[in-house]
Formats: sequence, C-alpha cells, structure tokens
Amino acid sequence: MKTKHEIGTRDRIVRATARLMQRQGYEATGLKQISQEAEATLGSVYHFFPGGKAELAVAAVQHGGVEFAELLREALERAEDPAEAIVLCTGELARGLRESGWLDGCPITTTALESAGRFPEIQRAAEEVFAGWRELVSGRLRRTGFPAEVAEELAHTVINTLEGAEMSAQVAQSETPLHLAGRHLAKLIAAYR
Amino acid sequence: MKTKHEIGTRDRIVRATARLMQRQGYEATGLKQISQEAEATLGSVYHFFPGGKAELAVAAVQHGGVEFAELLREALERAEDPAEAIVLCTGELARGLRESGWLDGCPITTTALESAGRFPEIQRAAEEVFAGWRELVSGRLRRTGFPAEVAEELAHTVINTLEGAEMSAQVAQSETPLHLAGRHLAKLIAAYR
DNA sequence: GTCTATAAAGCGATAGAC
DNA sequence: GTCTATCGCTTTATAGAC
Repeated sequence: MKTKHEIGTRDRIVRATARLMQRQGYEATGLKQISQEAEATLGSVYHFFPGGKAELAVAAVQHGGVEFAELLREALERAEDPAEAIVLCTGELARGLRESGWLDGCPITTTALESAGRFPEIQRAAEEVFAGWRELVSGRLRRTGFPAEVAEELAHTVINTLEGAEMSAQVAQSETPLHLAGRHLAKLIAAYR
Repeated sequence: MKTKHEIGTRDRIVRATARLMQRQGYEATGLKQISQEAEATLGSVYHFFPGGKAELAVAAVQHGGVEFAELLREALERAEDPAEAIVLCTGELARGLRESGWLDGCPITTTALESAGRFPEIQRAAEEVFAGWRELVSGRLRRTGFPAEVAEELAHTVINTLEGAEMSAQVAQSETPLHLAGRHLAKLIAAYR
C-alpha cells in the first residue's frame, strides 16, 4: 500500500526535471537523462506527460516556483523589518549557491530565458511564478504600512534585483553580488518610508 | 580588393552566432543554422573556429559585450546626472526589447547561464563582459564624485538590476520592469549622495 | 503503469577535393 | 578559404508487449 511519504513516479520525474533544468537549462536536458535520474522508464515519462518535454518543463517550472516561494516566505517572516528580511534572504541565496558548488542558481531563470519567444507555455508558466514571488514581497511590504502601489513597484525591483544578482553571483562564482543586492535593496526600501 | 566596409566571412559568422544565441541560447543554436544565417559553409566555420561551437560562443559573447558597452557608454554620457542617465538607459532597453517583438533581451545572459558549471571558457568570457559593463558605470559614478568603493558597489547592483529587469521584461513581455528599475536605481544612487 | 525496441531526424565534428 | 559528403552519436517521440 502507498503511504503519504512514498514519492510516486510522477513526482520523482518532476523533481528530477526541475533539478536538471535548474543546472543545465531546458535544451541541454534530455528525456533519457531525466528518466535515469528519476529512476523511471521513458515509457513512464510519456505516460504522465504525453505532451513530452515542453509539458514536463511547465511542471518543473511550477515545482521550482513553489520551492523558492517557501524559502522566500520563511525568510520574509524572520525579521521585523522587511528590509532586514531581504538581507537575510540574500544571505540564504548566497550560502545555497556556494554550498552547491555554484551549480544551483535560480531554479527557473535559465529555462525561462531559453523559452522566451519559442515555447509560449513555458514562458507563461515562468511569468506566473515570478508574479507569485512578487506578490509575497508586496504583501510583506503592505503589512508594514507601505501603500499598495509603492509595495507592488518595489516588489518588482526586489525580485528582479535578486534575479540579476543570483545570475551574476553564479557566473562570477562569488557571493559579493548577492550581499550587495541585499544591502542596496534595504537602502532602497528605507528611502521609500 | 577588400575594402574596410566589406564584412569578412569570419565577422559574419560571429555576428550570426551572437544574434542567434541572444535569441535562442547556446544549446538551441546549431552550427548548421549559424552557417546558413552567416551565408558561410560549415567548412568555413571550422576553418575560423577549429574549437567548434564552444570557441564560437566565446567570440559571440565578447561581440555582444562590446555592442552593449557602446550603448551603455553613450547613454551614460547623455545626462549630467548619472541617475538620470540610467533612467535613459532603461528606456532604451525597453524600447529595443519591445521593437524586437520581445526577442532581443540581454545578448549574453542566456548563454552565460547555460554555460555556468559546464563550459568554463564561455562562463569566464561572460564574467569578463559583465566586469567591463560594471567598470563603465563605476567610472561614470566616480567622475560625479562618488568614492571609488561606493561607486564599484553601486555599479554591481546597477548592472545586476538591469539584467534582472531585462529578463523579467522579456518573459512578461512588458516594459514595466525596466521602467521601475530605472526609477528605483535613480533613487538608490540619490540615497548615497 | 512499466518496459524495451526502434523509428525518424538532427547534432557536432571530420575528411578531403578544389 | 570554400565546399560537399559523411561518420558516429544522440535526440524526441512512438509502438506494442507485458
């Protein structure tokens, strides 16, 4: 009998895809590699995802979106001041990136960029994930007293600066861009109080 | 006889590669497609780039780096205040992105992310390009009176925020992230005066 | 649901004539 | 420098047994 804690085949496939596409992107990740990493057969992959690689990428992007949303939500509630919380968040990102040997950057950015203008469904899934992350930041700012419009606008730049700094940190193999992003975003938020 | 204005085969190959990798990334761009777009034969491609696709990608990244550096240098000198100049820059980026049908994002980011941890030479070329862009911003800030250390740190976040906003704008097919990035970066720079 | 075999096409790279 | 032909391999996707 299947318990709650067992991981089903479909789930293993999604996780393997998310992990591989985070590290290699969409094009470099093959279905054969996915099925091996997931300990599933190619037949199972097409059984659960008849739409093939593109459908699988959508599921992987959504999975990565939920995972980072949890990290973000936790970090945002670990400090009284949202500016401080964002500094904590950049610290977490820097640590995770370094500890992975500079391999695990943003779970969806590479796939998002590769799909832009070529795979509309994947692109749309990525945009929805970004919007969800922004909403977390925006909500946190509103709860601290920021007007809705200011909060939404700041949330855009907070997420985008984190994205750019994460990319830069990964390529340069240095924590510096993320730490600077944290400090500067804190300053920016303070300037709007 | 060959004049200065003729474009040699090698140059056409580099330009075609840069253009294709900007839009599709490294993995999705084939050598056959490159040779067709460049109106060159596969033999010519390997004649000029015996290292194959990876060597070609390094040249394409450097080419894209120089092209954007020129746009950046011009934009930075079009206003007295560097904060204003950056707002002009985000406007340029938004216009270019929209006018290309949301196809031409950052010329090197997709390739940089795909190569991270897998093609060290391409990754290093991308990091050097980013460092060059930062130096342009940093120099402009120093000339306005910012201390060297503050200027360098701000330059990191300026470039990284532009990168994140460009990515976000492309995926969302909206100019908003870039315009917000411009406004917020101007505010950030003002906060350090 | 799982598994194997295979089709059909495309890939990067090489060889060798011109 | 240019061009064509081709090698060896991998890719996504499908078929059909179990």
